[in-house]
Amino acid sequence: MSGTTRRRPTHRKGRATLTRESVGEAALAYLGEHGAAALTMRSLAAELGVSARALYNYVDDRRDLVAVAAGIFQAGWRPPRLDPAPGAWRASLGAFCADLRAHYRRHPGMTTLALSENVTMAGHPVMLRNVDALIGFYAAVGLTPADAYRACMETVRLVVGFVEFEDAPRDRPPAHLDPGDLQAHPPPWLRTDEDDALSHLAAVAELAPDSADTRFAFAVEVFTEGLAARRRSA
Amino acid sequence: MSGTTRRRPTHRKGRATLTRESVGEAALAYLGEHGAAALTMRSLAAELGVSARALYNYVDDRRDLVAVAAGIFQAGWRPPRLDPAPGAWRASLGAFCADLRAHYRRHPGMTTLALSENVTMAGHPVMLRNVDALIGFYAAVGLTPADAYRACMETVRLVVGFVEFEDAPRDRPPAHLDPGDLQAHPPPWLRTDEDDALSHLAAVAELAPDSADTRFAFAVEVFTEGLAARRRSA
DNA sequence: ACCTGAACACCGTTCAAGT
DNA sequence: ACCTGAACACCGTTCAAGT
Repeated sequence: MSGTTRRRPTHRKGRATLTRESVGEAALAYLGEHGAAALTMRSLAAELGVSARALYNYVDDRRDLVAVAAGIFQAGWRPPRLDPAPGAWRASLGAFCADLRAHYRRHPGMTTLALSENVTMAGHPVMLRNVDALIGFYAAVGLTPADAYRACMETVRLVVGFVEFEDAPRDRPPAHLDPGDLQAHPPPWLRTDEDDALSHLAAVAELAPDSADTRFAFAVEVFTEGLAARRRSA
Repeated sequence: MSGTTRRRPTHRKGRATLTRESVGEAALAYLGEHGAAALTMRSLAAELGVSARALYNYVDDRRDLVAVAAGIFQAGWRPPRLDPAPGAWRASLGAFCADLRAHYRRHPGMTTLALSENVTMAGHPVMLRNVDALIGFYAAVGLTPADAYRACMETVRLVVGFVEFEDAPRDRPPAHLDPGDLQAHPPPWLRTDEDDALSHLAAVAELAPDSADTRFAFAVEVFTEGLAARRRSA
């Protein structure tokens, strides 16, 4: 036996040795590059220059692979600082939400994949720190501890839901959809010819179209003002 | 040729003849019974006593099948009446959201399936009427037309997002998760031992646990008050 | 017109065998 | 310890042939 600790080899057959983390990182990168549907055990193995069976030495199954990728995804977010001062907290919260939205948009399909594979999108220590900071922010703003926790969960849900339902279809347009329809306002599935029966809908069609950013800002502002009202009435 | 119009046969080989609608209804029922993962072309065909190939005479592909099922799902909702009167609109909106939530919970996995298959969850005439009524409600409450439209979209997103992220995992617990963890508060992935560093999170753990209904009510109330504030400031 | 059964090109996962 | 290649039981989808 040598006196020095035996080091795991960092390379094998001219290829970097795999680890649970490196496999997860590769999955996350592959996801961002080729989309969720293209991420299979076989395709990822091929990308890594290895047989599909080899991946099972590092992850339990496909679900576990997605879970590892989701953890790495979350750890990659550094949130902007939150300022609970009376004149600053609204703008601060808005910037926080916008930044979180941008992070999720960088990896379209990550959330859908996690949902369909029943992976809970959380658990990384870095994310715990972010959640803790957000709860603290809400408490400092004037919410009760219980409401601060609820507001924290609702914040994440608002942002993730918006990305999932609004941004994802536009950022990675499905092949079967006319790209023009995605920009249309109102969306094509809301168009109708029975103007008499659906008068409000017809009126909306006359308005100048909203951008996704405008709709996101609306959602965040309404949420923010709702919290402000809740704080006053407490 | 007979003088009477030829009627399509309603049965074939002792089995009801298939139609695009009946196949979609069967898919929706199968989804509610066995979950989204179990719904395959082959399993649905077997349920209908037919070969997998036969389904392709009525739907283009799996995506189309999900789209038909989604349409039938939406058509099956009769929303409660909305009352925009000053003293009634908040409670009215709350009941509307609670009813919509209950409808989505009746078919867990429908939304996730639609998302992963890139199916836009809308388009049925009945749903158009509901959307129109909701926009009219918000306009009557005092929102501008543009805001009424945004609020309508945000309402649906709030409810569907809540069902997707909160209710679905509990209503159809994934096999790999400890059922007890789903009731836990805070959720297991938020638990930590580094109490010193994550003080706010630790404080939350001391609180009485929230029910999903409580969290949903919080989300709807915050949204409602946010809209009320937006109306006043307009 | 509508069906069946076989087939194709894929999956995730496992087994037996290599080094 | 970690890999490969073949195999198994599935998918969605299509083809050729039946009635």
